[in-house]
Amino acid sequence: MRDFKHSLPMELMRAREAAMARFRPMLRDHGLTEQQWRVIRALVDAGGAEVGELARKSCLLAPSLTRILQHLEARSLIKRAQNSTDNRRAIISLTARGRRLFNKIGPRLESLYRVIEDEFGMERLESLYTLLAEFYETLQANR
Amino acid sequence: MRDFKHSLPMELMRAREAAMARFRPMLRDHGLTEQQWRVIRALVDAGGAEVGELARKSCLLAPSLTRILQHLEARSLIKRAQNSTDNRRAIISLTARGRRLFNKIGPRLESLYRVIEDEFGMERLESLYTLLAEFYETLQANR
DNA sequence: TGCATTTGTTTAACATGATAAGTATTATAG
DNA sequence: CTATAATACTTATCATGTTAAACAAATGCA
Repeated sequence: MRDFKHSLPMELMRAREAAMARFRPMLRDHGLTEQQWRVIRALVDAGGAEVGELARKSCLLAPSLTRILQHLEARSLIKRAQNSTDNRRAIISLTARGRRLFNKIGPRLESLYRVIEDEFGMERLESLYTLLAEFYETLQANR
Repeated sequence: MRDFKHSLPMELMRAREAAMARFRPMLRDHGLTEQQWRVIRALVDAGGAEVGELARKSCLLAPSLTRILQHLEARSLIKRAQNSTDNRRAIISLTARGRRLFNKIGPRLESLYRVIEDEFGMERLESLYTLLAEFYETLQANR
């Protein structure tokens, strides 16, 4: 049988964890989990989105996102608006406070990211991105 | 700012999730989570290990592993033995039942894995492994 | 129009992730 | 020896992951 260490999901997880270990402390200093940050970042990117759309953009399952939105709303970082044509859909967007938090944290995380780029090298990083995207597409295509 | 979609931790997670989606249903059919499977697999690989060693091999945090071992022990898939020279250390190993379960599931997961190899191609898969290992080493080295 | 079906989101239940704190045992300095 | 620190694990707490089920609003169709 294939060596236990040679397990792709494990290797993907280890690589991800090594990267997140660089980012998590700063997020934690601001009282955010990495998932909460993904939601905030997706909202900046989209500028207001429905819950389902937000779930796809931030790679979160709907039940997780529901809880996260409750937390973020309790902290006044996001707000909800109703879609007048479809009362099932809520439109989520950042509050001014949410945007301020993003503007404070975003640049710091970017600089941590650039450190990784320097350490690993842009070329190899781009190769990794490409392979990961291809891998994802391949597995999605054949479902 | 860098495009939101171009986030390495996200891409690593998406790739991993695409792969796990192939494996999880079968594990679930046997009442195992992916983490429980990782523990079983690490135990087959090591043939008995201390909790800390097991945590490293299966990429689990100690508190998670503690709970997982409680579950696996309740199902009689693992057993504990005492290290006579150090009573803090418990030696974990599979029961006969645990080994039978592994022998039943392991080959099926292997064949699912070979499907992925065929779809994505061995060469690209090896490139991906190499890049992931290098990425991990780079980030660990500069902590 | 009336009703089964589909869609968007939330709840529920159980398992794990992440951090901090606790417990017992062993190692170590004085 | 003995108080202290270090080690190996476990508990505790809160947040998320995963699946199934509930729920309300919208849609499709007889």
